[in-house]
Amino acid sequence: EVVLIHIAVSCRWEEERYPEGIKWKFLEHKGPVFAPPYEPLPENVKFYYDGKVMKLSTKAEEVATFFAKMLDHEYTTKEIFRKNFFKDWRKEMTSEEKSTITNLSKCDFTHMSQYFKAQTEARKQMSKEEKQKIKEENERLLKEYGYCVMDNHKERIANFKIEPPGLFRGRGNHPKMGMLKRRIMPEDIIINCSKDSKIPAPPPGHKWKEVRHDNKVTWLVSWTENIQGSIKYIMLNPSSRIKGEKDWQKYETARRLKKCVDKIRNQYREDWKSKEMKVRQRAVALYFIDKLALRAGNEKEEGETADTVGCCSLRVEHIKLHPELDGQEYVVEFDFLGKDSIRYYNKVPVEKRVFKNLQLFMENKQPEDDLFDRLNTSILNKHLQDLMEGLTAKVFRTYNASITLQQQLKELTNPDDNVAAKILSYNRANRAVAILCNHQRAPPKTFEKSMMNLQSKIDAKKEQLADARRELKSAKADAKVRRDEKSKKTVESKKKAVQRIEEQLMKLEVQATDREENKQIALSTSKLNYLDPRISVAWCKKWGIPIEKIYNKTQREKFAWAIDMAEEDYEF
DNA sequence: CCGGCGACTTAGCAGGCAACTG
DNA sequence: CAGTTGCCTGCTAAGTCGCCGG
Repeated sequence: EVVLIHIAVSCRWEEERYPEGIKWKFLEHKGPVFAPPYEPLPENVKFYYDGKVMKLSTKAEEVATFFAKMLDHEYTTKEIFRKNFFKDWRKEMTSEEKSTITNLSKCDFTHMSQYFKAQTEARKQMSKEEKQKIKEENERLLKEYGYCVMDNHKERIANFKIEPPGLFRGRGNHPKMGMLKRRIMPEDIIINCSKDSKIPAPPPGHKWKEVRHDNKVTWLVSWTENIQGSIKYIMLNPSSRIKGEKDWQKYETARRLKKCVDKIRNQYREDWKSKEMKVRQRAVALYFIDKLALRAGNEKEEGETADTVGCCSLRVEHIKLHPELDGQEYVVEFDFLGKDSIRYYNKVPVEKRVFKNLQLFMENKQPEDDLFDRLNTSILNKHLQDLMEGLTAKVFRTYNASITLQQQLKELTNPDDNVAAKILSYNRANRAVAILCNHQRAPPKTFEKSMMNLQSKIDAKKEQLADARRELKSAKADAKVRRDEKSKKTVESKKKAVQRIEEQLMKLEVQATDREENKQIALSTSKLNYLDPRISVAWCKKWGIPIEKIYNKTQREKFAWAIDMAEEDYEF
């Protein structure tokens, strides 16, 4: 693999190289912070069953409070949520409770719910001093547990707090919503650190499940979660060397794809004609992944997760073929739920050969059948590996996102614009990528209102501008008559006032446009995960835009490597 | 080739908090 | 200086992909 070596001196991103697979030589940390223990409700907070007060055992009460805290949420009304919750709740009950509490609808959590609302309210009303005290306690925790030493560096840990118990929600229509996410104990925890480090001590009276010294992985702590049975990890912050290097590598792989993408495109176009159905399916799927930035689409276990798909797992029911639509030929209409149950809806004109292939793949199939029945992500990725070392399906998303940003920035940046307008151009370029990657968000709850506020500000500013212009005009007239220094000065200051207001108005209008266009688009995901930060750094340098306008503090920390490296002439 | 597991990246959302405004 | 707003951070779910054993 070709690694570009940056010339600057002692840059930490390329300090040391490790032998294949070795991630560190020394690792020391303090272990995780556990969720605070359950505090039983005060005596006066009651739970009612079938209209009668009932005192719950501590364990049953704790789980009941999880439900009570969610009472205002729509999902406590969902059948699956209620069913799963009730089943798991009953497991925590004493046999006596179990025989009494047989119907969730007869459970009255409203008093408990009110109590928690009052608590939240009280927390808001806390004095400055009390709030300060909590803040200091959090800082102390961060200082003690939030950092580790990996090789020669003190590094920030991403998530050093263990997830507290609660009710699982999941995204979209998740079959396990409402299940009890159990409390994680030290006995569930595997500690990973180096042999010669100070090994973290478990809480008094407890033991770790295991302490291991595996320097082929990057995690510090792991445990198995009880909803899906998957492993959760405590790992380092994105600002760390280990994450930064990996991130850099990712973009370097995408840049290698840039060099051979034309060849790959020609190849899959050829493959559309293959006599082997598997090859044709692979080629059409790759075309979608490349053109539409779809995810690979691994198979999922039915009934274990929400029904979502990616490219390889698309079903016949997810696309519609239109030989002609709105004056365009060979249009494919996509409608499916992707990652996080975010809807992907798109009407795309495709090449005739793709269209004909799709018709072929759909022949004699039911709506719920796989579109690409001869294909999966493993087959696809093996093929991609043959085309380029390190190439997988997701690299196309990175590549297309980054190249789109670079192109869009070139196209949209107007050298004569002021900083605010240039930033609007940047956001528009970023937005083009977010749309490509289908990064959506729920419109902010206060969107309409805040838009109206902004509009009235703009209107007010316009009037102010008109006034200022009138004043300037009369000052000018005045100066013509008087011809003295004082009135000349007045004209100058009025001119400046007009200019200032014009700028303010322009800024507001830019802001309004930006916000409107951003209503349902999330920019941060692409910014954080798909856009080679060196493109943005170079753009800032080229146009004299302060990097703070593009990246906030966290983002600057994550992309420190790029801010270090990239010059204004950087090309992705 | 298949299924399951492990490690890691990518994802949207809620709530808190700092900055702005009136 | 209080109230509001909008951004940021933390949280944790949900993907991708490689590997292993059968």
